[in-house]
Amino acid sequence: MKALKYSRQRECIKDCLMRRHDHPTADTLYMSIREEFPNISLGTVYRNLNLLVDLGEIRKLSCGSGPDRFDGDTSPHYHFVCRECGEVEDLPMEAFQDLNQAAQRYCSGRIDSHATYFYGTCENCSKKSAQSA
Amino acid sequence: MKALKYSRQRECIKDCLMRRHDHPTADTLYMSIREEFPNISLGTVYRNLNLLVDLGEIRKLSCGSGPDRFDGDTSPHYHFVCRECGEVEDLPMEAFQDLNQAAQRYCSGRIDSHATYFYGTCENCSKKSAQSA
DNA sequence: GTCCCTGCAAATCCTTTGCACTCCT
DNA sequence: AGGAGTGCAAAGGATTTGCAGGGAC
Repeated sequence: MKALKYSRQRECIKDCLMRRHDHPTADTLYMSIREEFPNISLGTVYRNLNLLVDLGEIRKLSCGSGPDRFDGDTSPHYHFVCRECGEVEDLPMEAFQDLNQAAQRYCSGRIDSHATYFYGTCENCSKKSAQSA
Repeated sequence: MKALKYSRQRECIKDCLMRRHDHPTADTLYMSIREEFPNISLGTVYRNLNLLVDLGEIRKLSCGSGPDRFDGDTSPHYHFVCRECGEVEDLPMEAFQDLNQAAQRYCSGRIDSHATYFYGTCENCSKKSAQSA
């Protein structure tokens, strides 16, 4: 494995992500980081996001359609995903601690984590479809 | 909405998927279907898979890395995803029926489904890394 | 000085789409 | 006949990668 060196860009990417409570895509984050680093490249954003995911400092959410999203909150929690607009929200709901445990026995204890996504239509989108109907 | 017409290709795609108990990607399925329809195109495979998903006859699994996978089993069940090779297996474990219910109250009953993925290293991959170590 | 990290651009991978033609009803 | 489905190839979107130069240690 290689030595990790400090980089202002990585620091900024992490800070930005921690500060937000939405679940931005790499591109959204890129836009926002360009305010501080106008020359940063999307490739650098991806590289650092993947690095931070590997270090366990952030989480990547692959919730179906659209690009992956990133989450600065690594504590166990659930997400609600809107089928229409793709937005992702945290559910303020206790995660089932038992679930990993319960699943372990079905695959010889090889599980290290799990992710649960709830799907539906968000408030905004259900308003919109009510209007157009 | 448009009228749905029969197509031999769609029939074959569905049959193929139902017959398998792995969770093939569109491309894997395409390879396998070409034995029966040598001229079928990948676009047709994608079009029909998406159609079948919309009809609720099959499920699409987006489990993180690599291309989406498809599942002919629409009953509620959990999946184990190998971080190294990306393979997906069913967990022969009862799904928590309560989970949707429990989550509903946190987003005004807008949830229509949920998906849970367990992550770890599969048997094959853990053997391999043991060998190379 | 060394090696990691960056910006840039090209490449890659997966998936969707436009079009002319074919097949189902 | 009419419209939905197909094959083909090109387009599209998201992400990764090779490379030459810049920055951390």
